[in-house]
Amino acid sequence: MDAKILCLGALTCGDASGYEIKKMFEDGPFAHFHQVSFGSIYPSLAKLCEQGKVTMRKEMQEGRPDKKVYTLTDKGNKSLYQAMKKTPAADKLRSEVMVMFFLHEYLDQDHLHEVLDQQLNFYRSLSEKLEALDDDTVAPGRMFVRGLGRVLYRTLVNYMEENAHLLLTNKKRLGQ
Amino acid sequence: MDAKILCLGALTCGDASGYEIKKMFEDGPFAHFHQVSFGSIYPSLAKLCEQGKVTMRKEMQEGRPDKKVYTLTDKGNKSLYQAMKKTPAADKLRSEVMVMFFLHEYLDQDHLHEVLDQQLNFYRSLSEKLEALDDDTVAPGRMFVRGLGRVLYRTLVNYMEENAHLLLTNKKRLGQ
DNA sequence: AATTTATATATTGATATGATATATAAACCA
DNA sequence: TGGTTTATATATCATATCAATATATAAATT
Repeated sequence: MDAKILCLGALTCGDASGYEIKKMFEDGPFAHFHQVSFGSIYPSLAKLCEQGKVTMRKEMQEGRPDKKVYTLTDKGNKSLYQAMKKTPAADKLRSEVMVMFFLHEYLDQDHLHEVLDQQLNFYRSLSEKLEALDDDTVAPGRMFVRGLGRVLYRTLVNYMEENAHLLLTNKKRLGQ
Repeated sequence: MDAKILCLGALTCGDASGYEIKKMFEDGPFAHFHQVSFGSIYPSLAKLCEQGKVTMRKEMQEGRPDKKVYTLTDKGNKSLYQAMKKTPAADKLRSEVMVMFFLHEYLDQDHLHEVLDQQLNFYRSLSEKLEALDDDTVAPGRMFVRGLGRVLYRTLVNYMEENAHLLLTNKKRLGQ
């Protein structure tokens, strides 16, 4: 699943610029389970335009560069249907934090403490953010993914609170 | 955290060849939270050798190519300590399956069913595999990561069993 | 007054991946 | 018996991706 398909997928949520697509993968509906960088998005949108899978219109703005707003076409829609017929690739996680926990003997206690603390706070804030979202008028697919995020981050927070002691030799309590 | 650090980290588990390091990230102790490809491993090991952070010895084998077994040196060890002082990058997940669930209106029911089924079976088998591991004589860092994997996959299985209906319009039961 | 954050597009260098090539043995299946 | 797949093992390459940077401006914060 290359960046072009991800862009088409993002555009099913409505017209958007490259910048806005990036945000969808950072804060928005696609956050936490996939990401794309500008270096992939902008060339993808140009290619999709060429292929007639999206159309582009310029929106003038004062001060800022013109916004290029992209819209999914019928052809793009069909292309997305085709892409969804494939077998998805296996999930790929790259967690440096977990590598660090695994190798925790190589970290000094202060730094380990810091890393644990930051990670726990990160999970907590995401958990709260997801918990706070309004679930009315959310399509079932989005609800499914959102619900999964919720239980996952809740589980992560609980596990870390209960098991951080496994990594710590001095039993200082984790901050909150 | 580049591939060189990952190789050094893997070698803390004992001497290994490039092939064996790959396996550690597929089936072994690093599985599920990070991965590296051969295209990263082999050049990394060559570079680490050059830098004196690992040493290499050839083990002759009948039929197969000679095995190049790498060993962590003091310098490599120190380099790993240094690398662990950094702030870890944020976790990066790339889940095509979740993108598909999010866009489930773009999948036909049969295929969606298939994808759900496969994913659930995948989580179940990983869950069972992790559950079956022997926890005696496992270092605490590894135990922490392993335990996390266990609760995560268990949560994933439960959530999917209970919420798959959100994605399905016809209420066929998921196979087992 | 100075810095940071946000909006917006685009490119580039470094890195990483996925696929493939090469070589052989063992295991499996028909 | 023959054919395929799986496992062992190293290595490379085209493509894909990322992180960082450049450019430009306004609003918000300190």
